[in-house]
Amino acid sequence: MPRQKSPKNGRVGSSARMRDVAKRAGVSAMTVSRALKEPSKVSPEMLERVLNAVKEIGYLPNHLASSLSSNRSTTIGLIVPSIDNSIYTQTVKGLSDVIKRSGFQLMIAESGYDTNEEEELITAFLTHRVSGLVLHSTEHTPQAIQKIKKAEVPVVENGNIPAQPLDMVVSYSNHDAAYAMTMHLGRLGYKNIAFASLHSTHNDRSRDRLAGYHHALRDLGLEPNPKLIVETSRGLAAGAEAVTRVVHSVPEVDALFCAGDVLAVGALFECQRRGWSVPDRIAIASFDDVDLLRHVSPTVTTLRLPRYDIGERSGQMLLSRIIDGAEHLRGSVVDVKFEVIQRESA
Amino acid sequence: MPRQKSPKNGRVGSSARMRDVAKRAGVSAMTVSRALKEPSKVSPEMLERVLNAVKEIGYLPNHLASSLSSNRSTTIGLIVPSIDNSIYTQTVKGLSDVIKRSGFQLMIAESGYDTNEEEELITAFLTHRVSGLVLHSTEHTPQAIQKIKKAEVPVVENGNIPAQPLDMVVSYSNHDAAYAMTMHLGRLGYKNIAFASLHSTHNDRSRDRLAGYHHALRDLGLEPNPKLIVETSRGLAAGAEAVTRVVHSVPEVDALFCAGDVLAVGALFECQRRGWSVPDRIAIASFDDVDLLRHVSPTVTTLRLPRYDIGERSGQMLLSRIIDGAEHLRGSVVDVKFEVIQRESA
DNA sequence: TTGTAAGCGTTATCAC
DNA sequence: GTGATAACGCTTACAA
Repeated sequence: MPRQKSPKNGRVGSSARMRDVAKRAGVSAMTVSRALKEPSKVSPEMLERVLNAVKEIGYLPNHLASSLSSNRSTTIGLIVPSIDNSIYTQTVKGLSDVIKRSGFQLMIAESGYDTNEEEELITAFLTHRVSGLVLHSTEHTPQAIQKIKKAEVPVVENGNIPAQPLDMVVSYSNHDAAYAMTMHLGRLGYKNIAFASLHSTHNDRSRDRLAGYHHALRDLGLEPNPKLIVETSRGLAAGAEAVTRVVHSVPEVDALFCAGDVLAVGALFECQRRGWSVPDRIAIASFDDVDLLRHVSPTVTTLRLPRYDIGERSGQMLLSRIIDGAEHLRGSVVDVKFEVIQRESA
Repeated sequence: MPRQKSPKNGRVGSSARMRDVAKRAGVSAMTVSRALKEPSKVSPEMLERVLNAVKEIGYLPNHLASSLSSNRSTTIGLIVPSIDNSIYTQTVKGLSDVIKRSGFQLMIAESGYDTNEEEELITAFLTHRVSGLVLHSTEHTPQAIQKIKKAEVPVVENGNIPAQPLDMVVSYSNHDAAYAMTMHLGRLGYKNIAFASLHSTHNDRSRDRLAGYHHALRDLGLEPNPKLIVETSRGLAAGAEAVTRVVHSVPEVDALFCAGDVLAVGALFECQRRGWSVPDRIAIASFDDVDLLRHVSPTVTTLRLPRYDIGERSGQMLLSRIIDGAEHLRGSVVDVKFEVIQRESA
């Protein structure tokens, strides 16, 4: 006779089970289950008896058992490259707001911009039987792709518009955004437009931004100059350094497009230290509409990307697939809009 | 005869089970379980056969079933007041880094600074049978406290040092931090020290900061002046507004301690717009060492709080309790150190 | 509308 | 060292 002999002893947390509620209410466990999940399928007096028993006992349903039995879970896995990057938090919040309304829980992990790490996390999430995945990255190991296909879990990618989507996509196009800003600078008359990006992230998002920049230069009839492209690390200091380096190698530079993080603010501060007028000596443009850019002087021209909306929309599409079985959404790509916000710096 | 008649049909994701692996390897399911969880308890040749079968089939263990059966889970629930607040992301990362090493997953939710919302989230996490909880808030509804006690789940609170801890605590003291900074300003000779805080968060953290400020004024022999206390909303604009308001009501103000978010930077910008010299006309101090404060001019004096360490330490203590059953940690309070970082603004 | 029994995929227990 | 079996707490399927 395996397991505990005495069913009341040794139970962790002394948590009551459905059958305890059932006994207390003088009904079957099945009626308790129905009362809690489909109250309409139970007579009013039954419902009340059950709910009273639940309260008296302090019963908390066991989601593990419920998910196992029903073969459906209420958790969604989210993998971001970095947890402590303000860029992602808006998207996380959008996603969180949507799924919590449907009683879903978010599992979050960070991949550190590493596809192998991402694969491990995907595997871990699948063993937890998440009912959906949200991936910021659009590059994955073959094994990761295979596992996702096999698990038949709906997925949303939302950091870029990939050439070969895994499933659903909700994102802006990094290429198009960088293209738009570069064109903006070109139309303003800038001729030597530098481009700063983060060397820490050699992924398709960075590459697409660079491609968009080059594409715009071509359309503007400007000659690309490798010396105008600088790769830096993250943060304000890196932005300052980008200015220093590009001005050193190409003194005639007249605009700097910072395609990452808070680089633009760092660049602006450096110009201020040098006593340079922005945009007269050099124009500055940024890639994300963080609050700070509106409050520095001069205010900084940037791209507004609907990061919250991306999270919200991702959640909605995922839930439609999971709850409503909206198979028509399979493979759909939502290319969200973005705006160039012109301010004083360019 | 309930359930599916044909066990192979209708299975979501066509996911293989342990018994499929067992059949393939020509062993029992129990041996597969042992091979995966306690490889040392299985003969080498068995182990290899099992691992091969796992690979061939592409088997992914089912954590729901495992947790249900073993009555232990590998998820930890984290509740922060706000997901899109950079203050918390460092702590989240510290926690995430630690628990991922032990194969635990993080469930994250946001309470919106609302204890009732927090109670709902705690309940949800408990139904998911998380094996530990990390709460930023130190104020909870009586029901939330009762549920946690009943569930016997280890908890770490880490936003403040509460008078009555729920269980473990890893935090700095908001009172002591605000006291230290106010004393710092007082020792520098400032006599009319204003205090700005966020009106959106009427919680013990805000109250303790204010108490620390008052305590320091008393020790400095300075007369408290209600007009020197301003409550504002969040963000740079709010910081600017704080300056405007306090200067209007108390023109002789000579220092402003911004005890929240990026208020100090907003305040600094406002001073710059007014052409005021900081700290000569007015000194400015902040509450958190965000990167920006080191890069503005003048650089801003602030408090360095070990936010990453708090997350890391919280995770370690939680895991010790969960994995090693370290009961001696129950109720332990870790009052982490902080520093006043003196810079140019005060 | 309510109840009964089997089963979800794993692990604890005991027997070999 | 390995296997058979019951059990984890719940829901599906069907019967009453």
